[in-house]
This record gives sequence, C-alpha cells and structure tokens, in this order.
Amino acid sequence: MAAPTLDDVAKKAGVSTATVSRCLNTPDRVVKATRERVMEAVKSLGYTPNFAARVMAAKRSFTMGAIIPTMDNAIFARGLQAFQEALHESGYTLLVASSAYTPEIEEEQIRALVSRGADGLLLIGHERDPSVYDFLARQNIPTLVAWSFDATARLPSVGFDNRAAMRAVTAEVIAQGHRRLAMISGICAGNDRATARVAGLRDAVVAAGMDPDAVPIMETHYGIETGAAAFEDLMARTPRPTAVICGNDVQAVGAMGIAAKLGLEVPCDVSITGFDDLEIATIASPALTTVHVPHRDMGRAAARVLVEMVEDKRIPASVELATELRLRASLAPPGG
Amino acid sequence: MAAPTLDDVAKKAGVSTATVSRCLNTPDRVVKATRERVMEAVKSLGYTPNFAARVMAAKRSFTMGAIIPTMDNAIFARGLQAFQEALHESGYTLLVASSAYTPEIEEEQIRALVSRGADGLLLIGHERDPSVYDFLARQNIPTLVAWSFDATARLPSVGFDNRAAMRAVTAEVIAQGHRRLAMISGICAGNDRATARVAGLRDAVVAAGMDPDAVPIMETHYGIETGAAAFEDLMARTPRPTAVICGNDVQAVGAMGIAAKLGLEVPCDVSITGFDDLEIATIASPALTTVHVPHRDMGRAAARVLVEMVEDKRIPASVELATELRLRASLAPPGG
DNA sequence: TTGTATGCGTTATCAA
DNA sequence: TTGATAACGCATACAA
Repeated sequence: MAAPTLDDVAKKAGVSTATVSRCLNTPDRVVKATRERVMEAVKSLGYTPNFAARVMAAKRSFTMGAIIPTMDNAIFARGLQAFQEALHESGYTLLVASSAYTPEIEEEQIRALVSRGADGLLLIGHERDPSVYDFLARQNIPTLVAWSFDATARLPSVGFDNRAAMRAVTAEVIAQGHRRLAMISGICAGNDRATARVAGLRDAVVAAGMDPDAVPIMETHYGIETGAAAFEDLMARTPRPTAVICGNDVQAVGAMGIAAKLGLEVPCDVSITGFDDLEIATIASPALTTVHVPHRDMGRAAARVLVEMVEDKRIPASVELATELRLRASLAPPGG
Repeated sequence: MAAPTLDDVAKKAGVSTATVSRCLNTPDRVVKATRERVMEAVKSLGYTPNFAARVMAAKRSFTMGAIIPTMDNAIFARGLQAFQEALHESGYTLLVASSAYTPEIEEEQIRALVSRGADGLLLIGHERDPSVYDFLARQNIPTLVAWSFDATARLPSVGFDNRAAMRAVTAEVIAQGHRRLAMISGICAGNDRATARVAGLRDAVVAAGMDPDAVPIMETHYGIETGAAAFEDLMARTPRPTAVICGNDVQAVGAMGIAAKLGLEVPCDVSITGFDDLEIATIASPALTTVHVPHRDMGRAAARVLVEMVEDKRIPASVELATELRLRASLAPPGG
C-alpha cells in the first residue's frame, strides 16, 4: 500500500540497497546483468526515489529556486521559461514561487525554498532588506539576481540597464517633437527596475532642457486594468499629454485599450510606448513602440551563471545584456 | 559556516532537540520560560528547519503540487493564484510545474512532485495515460482534476462543462444570423477541454440544422501569434467566414489584432468570440464576446476539496461550476 | 563488482 | 514539562 522503497527493490532483485542506489545514480559501476535485474524490479514496483531522503543523504537537491514578483502576467514568463529549459539541460529542476511584489512574502518564499534544499536561488532585482542577504550568506546558498544589472550590488546579477533603456525611449519620444509627456510607472518602492525606469525618463527630460517635475507620473501595479485606469486619469488633465510613456507593455496595452473607448486615436491623438516587447506588443493595434528585452538570453545566461556558482562555488562576474528600442506605429510626432 | 541545525539550537538554549522541535511545532506544550530561551537561540542563529528531514520524520510535507499545461499565458494564472491563496490559508505551500502540453513531461513532473513529498496533487483535465492513474494510486497520493468537470472520470474534479459552454456561444452566434462559421481551437490531442469545446460547437451547428463538416476548424497551440496566423488563414478562404469562434481568449485576441492589419473591421466584417473571459477580453477593442469562467471560485473550491482529500483521506464528490456567456461588441449580426 | 554500516536532521514514542 | 532514542529512506566510505 505504501510507496515502495529502495529496500523493497533490493529484496525483489536479490541485491543490497547500495547496489540499487548505484544502479540509479552511477549505472556504469554495476555489471549489466545485475543492473537489468534491478531495473526490472524498479519498474515492476513502480519505484520512485524519495526525494527528501536523497537530499538528506547526498546534501544536494539538484533543485534551483526562483522567486518572481508575479505570475499574473507575462512579464517574467518568457525569461523564466528559458531559465527553466537551460537548467533542465544541466540536470536541475526549477521551483518557482511568487512574492506578489511584497518583501515579507519574498522573505518567506526564500526561506521556504532554502529549507526545501534549493542548491541555488534566483531573485528579481537588487532592492531588499540587508538581513535577507545576511540570511543567504549564513545559509551559504548561491544566489543570483536577474532583470537588473548592477555590478556594484551585493549579489552578482544578469540583467540590463533599465535606466538607460528608458532614457533612450524618452529621448526618442522627445526627438519626435513631444513636449507634454506623462508616465505610467510600476510601484517604485522596493522595485529597482521601476525606479530606474522613472530615473531614465527624468534623465532624458532634463537632457532636453525640459522640467522633469512637469511630467506627471502615475504609479500603479503592473496590470492591464490598472494601466487603463491610470491612462484615463492622465487624459483628463489639462493640458492633455501628447505622449504617455509606460514602464511596461502590460500597462501600455491597457492604455491603448481604454484610449479607443475614450475616442482617442493612437498615435494621432496620443502616442503610447511600452517596455519589454512582450508578444502582445507586436499584435496590438497599432503595434506598440517598446524596449526589446532579450528575455530568453537573460534566462539562459542566468541558468549558466547560477549553475556555475553552485558547482564551482565561486562568485562570478555580473552579465549585462543589451536592450533595443523597437519603433512601431504607436509612437508618432504629435498630431499624427 | 554550514546552516544551523536543531542540535545547534538545542545546545545554545541548553535543552534537548525534542524540546526545540516542540517549541517550533506545538509551542503550548512547552513552558513559557523555556520557549523564550529556545526562540531566542533560534533567532540568533538564524535557524531554518531542514525541510527534507522534517518530511522524512513527519511523513507530511504540507505541500501541494499543481501541474498546469503552460505558464506562458494567462489562461491558468488567475485560477492558480486563487488556489494558492486558499491553500496558504489552510497552511499549505503550493509547488507549480508546467508540462508544456506534453504527456511525457507531465508524467515526469508528477513523479518530481510526488518524490518531493507533495501531500496532494492538482492536474488539469482528465485525459492521460491510465498508467499515470495507476502510479498515483500506488503512491496513494490524493489527486484532483480541475478546469474540466466529469463525474464519471477516474479522479474527482472541480470544473465546468466546456462542451455546454461552447454550445451556448455557438448557438448565440447562429442566433444572430451567422451561417458561415469557422473555429480556431487548441490542439485537441490529450486536451479534453479543447476536444469538448469543438464538440460543443458541432452540437450547436447540428442543432441548427447546419452541416458541421462545413465549418473549418484550425487547431493551433494557444497563443496570440498562433491565433493570428490561424485567423489569417481562415480569412483567405472562399467563402470567407462571417464569424470566427475561438477556443480561447488568447487566440481571439491574436485574431482581433491581425484583423485590423488585414483591413477587416470587427464586428462589421467578421465577428470574433473567445473563451475564458481573461482580463484582456474586456480591454480589447472592440471588447470580446466570450465565456466567463469563474476561475477564482474554481481555484478556491479546488483547494478546499484537495485539502479535504488529504486530511480526511476520502474521495469527495466532484464540483461543477457554472459558466456564463458574456456578450460584448466583438459579436454582431453579419454585416454589422 | 557488491555488500555493510553509518549518518543526514527531524519527528514521535516512551520514560522520567 | 522535558529528555533519550528509535525510526524515516537514501548515499557513500569502507570492506570484502
């Protein structure tokens, strides 16, 4: 009735548990005849190794943990998928948890993954309480940060320069003649990507000799509906912005959706830009001008670096990836 | 250097490991003075229980596993989020894995979660190899199916009637005067939801006295781009369909996006319907007619039932939830 | 090549 | 209320 154990298999095959264990982990150290007999028993009993016992005995779990802010939208999906695929190729399983953009929950999830024996951890962004880093150091668990590059931060990272990327978008918007800008940003508290993107916008505005404090910034959670609500609010202001720069494609798509309902045409009446270049950006009407982030490359690079950290026990250099401005129809000079 | 253990805490607090364990698990069975001393030691050492050891000793993990076909889009996100929240309230942690709609990967993930000590499992849909059910039975692990209701299936389920729901959408489309229908469906092989939705469409077509074989059906993976491609293909046919019924909102949104690029207006030139009522359905322009699925209710109900299965060790009745047709602007009589 | 024996960190049983 | 100790299932050092 209970699940079969190594011992059951050993008895059935007429060998010791050590031999069964070897058959499963280092098959070439067992002669073929024995191995076949053991495998036969394994199959007929439907034996599955008990992971907890294996972790305890081997002190390795071949499991990596990742904690992302949300699973609710596509922001992290593509990169995480690539991360997972690359880990799988290296023989690791990925466990994913989400923090709901909440520091307390993130800490709880970190503990949960560590106590589950994760060999390494992937976190998003650098901004968190120092005690978290102390905990990670004490547990001696390799941890990598993604989605945000910062060579000076406490943990190594694989990411891109959010600030420079948003600076480039904004500069382009200004270059096309827009002077009344507005921004829809993610919640900046505890989110270094959102913070950096706001800073990037201000950089560009200042560089153009404009007043950064004259640019209204709506902070909302990443979401289609919240993006739509923020956009509606901005459109009700006087003077009305001619370009709305969004910190994320999800918000931008929400903005585009509500624009149609408000009787505003994009880009004639108002230009909209996004960030991330999610699948939805190319399919939206009009197609969304945005920042292309090499999510898949980032995910694969993160896997490579994290495995290296775990297996070689050394701290690697951070990796910076380039982003790229994708000019599409949602951005045009003011008035069309 | 290594992570602190129960023993370290016990030594530091000057008690036995048993007492420390009790402080953590059944605090009221320890006098306050002792408990405070122990907790003090726990905190100062930054102790985190070793999950593997705990699972081995207690034969319970307070962990549930869920395997969903994909994390790549929002289809399962909302329901899973609610599932997770409800489990959390009951003291369980959720581990999520994705199968990429591939039976082999699903089996692998099931084994991974079982061997990790999951107390219970949530799977999507009923269609899979019988050997999987044998394995689950032998491991004696409570398993629940969601997203698909079928009281006659081998496993209990919490879901809805995909076939009846799609029958209702199609009947409405026909009632509005459409005669040249087409469908964009998910891949039916191994997917009982997609299969049932196609069957529902045929039901309605037959009931209207029309020829079901005259309705072109494009099977594609759920995705914005694939939905767009399928739609483009359908629009190139003669005679051109006046209504395209999609098995999913994601495909429908892809179809709507490409429609604009093809110079087709929705719903004047072609009506489009979806399924799921994701956030994107209301924000799309025009808003998408679709089937509202009570994802959050389903997730919460699934959590309740699964916890019950694990804790009471009995097989519960399946739960059927009602879906609801949401008529919006993307569907109108042919010609506008 | 195979078997024996020990330890991994925790919970639970039984005594004290 | 607390402590000693036996599992739990597996990997591995060491012996044969």
